[in-house]
Amino acid sequence: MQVELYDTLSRQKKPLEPQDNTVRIYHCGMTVQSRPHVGHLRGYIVMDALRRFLRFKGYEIKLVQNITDIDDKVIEKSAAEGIDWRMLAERNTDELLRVTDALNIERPTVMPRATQHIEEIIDLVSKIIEKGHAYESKGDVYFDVRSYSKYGKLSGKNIDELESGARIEPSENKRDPLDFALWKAAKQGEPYWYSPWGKGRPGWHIECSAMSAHYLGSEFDLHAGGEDLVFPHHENEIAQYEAATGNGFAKAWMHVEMLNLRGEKMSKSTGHLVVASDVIEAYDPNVLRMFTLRVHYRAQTEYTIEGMDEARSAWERITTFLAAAQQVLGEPALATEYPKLDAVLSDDFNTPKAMGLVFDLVHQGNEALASGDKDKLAEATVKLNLALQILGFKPRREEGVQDVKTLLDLLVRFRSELRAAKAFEWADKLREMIQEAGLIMEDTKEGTRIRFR
RNA sequence: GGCGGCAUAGCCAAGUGGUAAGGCGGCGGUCUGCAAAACCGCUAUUCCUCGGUUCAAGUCCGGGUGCCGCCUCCA
Repeated sequence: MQVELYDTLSRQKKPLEPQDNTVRIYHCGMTVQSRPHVGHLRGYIVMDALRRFLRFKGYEIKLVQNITDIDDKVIEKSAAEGIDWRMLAERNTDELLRVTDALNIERPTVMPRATQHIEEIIDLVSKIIEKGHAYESKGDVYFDVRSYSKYGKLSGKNIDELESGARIEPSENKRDPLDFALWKAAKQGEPYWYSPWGKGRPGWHIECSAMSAHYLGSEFDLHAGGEDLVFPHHENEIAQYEAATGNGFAKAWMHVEMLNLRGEKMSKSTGHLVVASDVIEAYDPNVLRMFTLRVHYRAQTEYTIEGMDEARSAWERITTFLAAAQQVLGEPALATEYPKLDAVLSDDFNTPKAMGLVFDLVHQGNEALASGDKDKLAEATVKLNLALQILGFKPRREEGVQDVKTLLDLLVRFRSELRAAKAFEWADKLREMIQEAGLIMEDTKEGTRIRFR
């Protein structure tokens, strides 16, 4: 099945057609001015699942995800804290990696930092100036928006309408208020790099054009990021790269919609957000993945405790089944194909439909379990395992529970004997105590079993 | 003001013009010493509203109403 994704630029679904077997993807990462929040995580989880799916489809994936470790806010916030800007950037980068690792999100193939690509950035800025699409002004360099006729093609904006929007940052250095900085002169005490225009630092959008070009070349397959980046960030990336080289930039654009909080978008500047670290402390990593993938990536959705609790219940339905199936079938096996899943994910990565299939399998498996049909059980289980793997779920059984298994078996035997002796009071007492430790004991026809919550 | 998106059960959420997936929750039943899990049944004659196209509309078109995003740093 041919994979198609909705492309923001052409405003339609577009087949993914890499030139060779490698899919080249640039995913806009964080500006590490502050701690990662759950809104960031939505995009990372979607990309992680997409990447696993494409790998399942037989592609190699080269995923470049930047860390923008220098910008105005990084400087401001580190100054406010009285620490070196590098320390702030590294601290937030570390936290991001800690959180994404915990969420079973694979690290990108390359995770380039803006400050490690100053040379490429300067080259690109120089080229834009040479082509007449940028100008220097008192140590700053600005992109000349009016010189580039295709400006606005991604976001569908019109320069003159933007102009009348009135909320544009004025600057005496700019020729036109819409022009944006490619390079910013360093003020006293600010970090700087040497450039043909004096001491300074890159503007916000240029690092992504430079790094994507450096690692992926022109016309790479997919450029992804949050919906809020469409304008101006991605619009500017296109303008910079295409104005400098005359080559096409990304072939397709994928934008993940916002995760809102109380009806509004999460935002670093207003503090209207939920910190990522808090969420992974409170919930199993699979729960956030469930919460994320049950909604299509192009639909806005709301972060709520109720939603997370609901996702937890849903996830428990899966793990409960897996534990029961394992008791009958032994160690889990994987199907090699699952055409229905392939079809729904190939159609603009419809993960909510995929979750529907997952729960259908759980239901079929439970039916088989109830009727004692071992073949049917195995069929559902192997497909389910494949689906979970493709979507990036990681049931806990893979985490070395083996070490305590003997001990658990002992407890199960103990309860069985108490029940056989009709010492129900003690049997229940044991179950309660076990539950306090976060484990659930259940009596079934096949005997008592124990599972993690 | 300009551009874009969305309105589907108590809640979350899919839905290619052909007769409303799935999850959570709730109710009834089966099983059980009790519980949990699971299974069986029920839980939207209808998809914000008004009009239109069509043999047929949640799906297409137009007018309302409401909500969200972007136009400023943002995933």
